[in-house]
Amino acid sequence: MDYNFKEIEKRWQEYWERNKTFKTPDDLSNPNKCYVLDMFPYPSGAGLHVGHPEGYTATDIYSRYKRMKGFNVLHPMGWDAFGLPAEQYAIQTGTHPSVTTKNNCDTFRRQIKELGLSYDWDREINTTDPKYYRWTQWIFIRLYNTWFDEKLQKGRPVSELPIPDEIKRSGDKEIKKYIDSKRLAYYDDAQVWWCPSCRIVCANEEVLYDGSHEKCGNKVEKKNLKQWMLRIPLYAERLLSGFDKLEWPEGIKEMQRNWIGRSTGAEVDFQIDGLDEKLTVFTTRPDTLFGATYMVIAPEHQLIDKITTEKNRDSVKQYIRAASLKSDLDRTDLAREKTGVFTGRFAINPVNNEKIPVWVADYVLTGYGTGAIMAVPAHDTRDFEFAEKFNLPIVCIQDPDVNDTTQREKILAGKECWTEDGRYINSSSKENGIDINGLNKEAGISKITDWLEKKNIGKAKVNYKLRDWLFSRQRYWGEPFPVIHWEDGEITLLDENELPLQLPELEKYQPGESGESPLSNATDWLKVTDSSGRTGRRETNTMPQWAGSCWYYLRFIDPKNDSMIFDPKKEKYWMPVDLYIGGAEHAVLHLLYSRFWHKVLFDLGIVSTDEPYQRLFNQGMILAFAYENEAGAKIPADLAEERDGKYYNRETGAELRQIVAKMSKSLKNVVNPDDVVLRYGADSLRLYEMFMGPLDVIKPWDDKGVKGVYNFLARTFRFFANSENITEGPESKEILKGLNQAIKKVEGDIENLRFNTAISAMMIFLNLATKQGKVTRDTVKTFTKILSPFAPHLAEELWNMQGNKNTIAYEPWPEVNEEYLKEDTFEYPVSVNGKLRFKIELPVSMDKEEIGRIILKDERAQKWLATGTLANLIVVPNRIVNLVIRN
RNA sequence: GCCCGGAUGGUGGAAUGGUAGACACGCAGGACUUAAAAUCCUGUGGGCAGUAAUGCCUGUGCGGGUUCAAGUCCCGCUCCGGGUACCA
Repeated sequence: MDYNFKEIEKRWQEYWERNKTFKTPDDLSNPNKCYVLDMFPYPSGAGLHVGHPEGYTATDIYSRYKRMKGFNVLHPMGWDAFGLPAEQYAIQTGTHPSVTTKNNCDTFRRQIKELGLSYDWDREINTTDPKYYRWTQWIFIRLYNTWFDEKLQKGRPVSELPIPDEIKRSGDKEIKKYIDSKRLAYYDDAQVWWCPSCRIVCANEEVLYDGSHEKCGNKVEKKNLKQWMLRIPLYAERLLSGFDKLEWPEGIKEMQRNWIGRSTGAEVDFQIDGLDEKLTVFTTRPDTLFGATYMVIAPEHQLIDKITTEKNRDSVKQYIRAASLKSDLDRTDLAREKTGVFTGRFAINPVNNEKIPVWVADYVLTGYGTGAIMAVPAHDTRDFEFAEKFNLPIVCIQDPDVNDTTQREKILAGKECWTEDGRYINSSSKENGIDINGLNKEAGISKITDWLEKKNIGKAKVNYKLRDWLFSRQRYWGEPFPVIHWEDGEITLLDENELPLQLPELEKYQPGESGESPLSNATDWLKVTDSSGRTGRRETNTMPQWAGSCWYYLRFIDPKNDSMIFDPKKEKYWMPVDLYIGGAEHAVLHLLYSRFWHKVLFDLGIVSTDEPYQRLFNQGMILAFAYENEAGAKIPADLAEERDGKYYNRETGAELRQIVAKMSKSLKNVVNPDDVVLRYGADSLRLYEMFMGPLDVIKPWDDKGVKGVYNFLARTFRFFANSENITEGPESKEILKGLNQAIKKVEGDIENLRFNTAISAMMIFLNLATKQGKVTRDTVKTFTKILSPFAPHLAEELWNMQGNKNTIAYEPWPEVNEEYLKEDTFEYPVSVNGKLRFKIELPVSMDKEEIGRIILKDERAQKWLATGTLANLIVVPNRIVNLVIRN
């Protein structure tokens, strides 16, 4: 009997669809729930990629396994369908993005269904559906109406925001301004990239390394536009502390921690000489104040005009101009020389009252700290580099902890930079009452910080790299903001019952005249008039693609609810997500943004958990073979041919090197899942993707490998579908042992997401069964059950052939019978000085002394004992024996 | 530069500090076949000796160390991958 996967897979896919086998019951009484989620895809025009089924198969196996374990499983799928490609296609062809999106979703849905993934399709969602984005807009309104109470570390409604008395006295306008300054969502000037030739605003990712636009090659510029921003840094501490309870890979937590970039230090005020102004800096090393020999402010610093003296005005102006033209990449390119100019002004170092020059340089960034630094060239590598270039004084104030005397001399002389620990020197001032000489770094930092606070010229301070999140895009194909800008400058948000604010139909999708979103073309839609005749204009920016994906896991809980974002009872039942699998490319942004929104919703009492994703796992990317020639140039895969294990260029005959690279159109090494399904079937594709290696590592696709798992499935079918191989009567001890070993291994491996070794365990059992020749029907049934999460089509077919009328999907998972796993004897490996020499079979119950006695008597041991004297005898029961022989 | 991973046969990979290379691909030999494909069986890290059974040596990127015992733990490197980048 042949393994006709085409027929089998079609039959069971139709069965599942017809019977709604995987519909999640709204039964909230089962205390065992399991929410298994994939990162939902952006449905691109290219269709599914072999990378998609990797994560989807993993979650599918887990979901199917949990159902068999009696869990109520929520396993949904949807589409993150807003995004640029559909909009660009619309600009080129006039096809509305919703049409393109629908087609792409249809393709993805068909492809996913052909893989036999057990999604509850009744819960399908689409971020571009007004019934969905209505609630995205609803959350935005919540963010706008929330402030962060730093004392309680908690978001609260703005209606509860205490207004300071002096603000109250200044009138309504000031009160409004004050409230706006506290909202989690606010509207303000922000820099964006602008391509003057395309007249379009670009995302960071669209700007190439040389500062040109990837679409047209022209240089992009920075432009200030009014933008919506979200104050995510207020949640930095919560986002950091939330990790404690989460089962996430340490690496991902670490990446997010780095992104948040918490650093502790102090803010210090420097009086500016000759002005009634002070310059505040942030430093992580207040202990090095005595070594601060100059200051640097960023070219965008607010006080720059005031600080710059007449004499230096021209050079400073020129420098600022030059800096503004540089792209971020130019400014942060590591190889670049440091640049800067003197402002002509001095500041007073508060510890020793020395006058130190204030410079402007673009190595100081506006967005971090206060945009100004105190420079300590002797103990900071960047300051050192700058000071050397511009001949600024370098004063060593720390005797370094080094043994190398020549290095120490250099450091003390200010010829080399020292950033590690040491004992302070030159660090006391009688008149200012501060002395840290002789202390180490830790003690120095705390002593100086205390002194600064006492003197009221500084304070301990925590800083974060994490910036406010630029939350608007100048695009058509995104969620419209529920916002109106009135003629008198007031900004109001729509009322919740006015949602959704739908995207208007447009004739053309080109951006507006002044860098505005395409929505500025929607004239009728734009204009609004209120009851008193005041006119206003709708917000023309749209939300970024992150918006829809920030909260989609919540909508899956109650996707069709039209009166609420979701039913709180259902939310309480299903949350948090128990297992979340997706690519590591979302390790930082999506997951951080999503956690931020979730925490706000939690603070407002809308969701019941503080964190959305309890257990996270990142699948490794699937790469493919590619070829390169002697010179290292990449050669398209279709030009390579294999002969005797070597690779040659079909056209030139030159030998090629096989390498592993990302799949790409230009390398012609993209593997299409449809082709694999056609040749080997969905079960083979699923199994191969899981068998390739551990789920979390990067691994290359190898067509030959698919054959291995296909062979396994075909042999499984041929063996178990053949009634001649099925016997009545009691099962053999060997089979029972092998079967129980397989159950145990597969179960443990699924829990730990180690599918490759689970599959290997099933292969071992099949090899055993084949060798034995016959097994009982119960054995077939049990094996079919453990196979079913991995190869569900084949399993349903075999299950049905055993006379079962119902799906195997809800059959209870087999229990391991430890009785069958018990062994009477153990084959001891006996090693001499750590090297295996021979094996001997002994009863498992035998004690150490007896084992030692028997082994020492063995002639094979005697042979080695003759070479020296026995120094030690290690016996680890049921593990190993080691003879230590010295000569 | 900094942070985080990784390196095991021809290939993908397996191995609670305790028999390195499970399982699979590939390859070689054999069976079936007129033949091929498919399928089945056997072998397969490298080396040396032996007709053989077998025995010995060697082997998890490199150099040290801890241990009765190290792919696994510690120290110092090399190379590869990912993240991040003048963050004061």
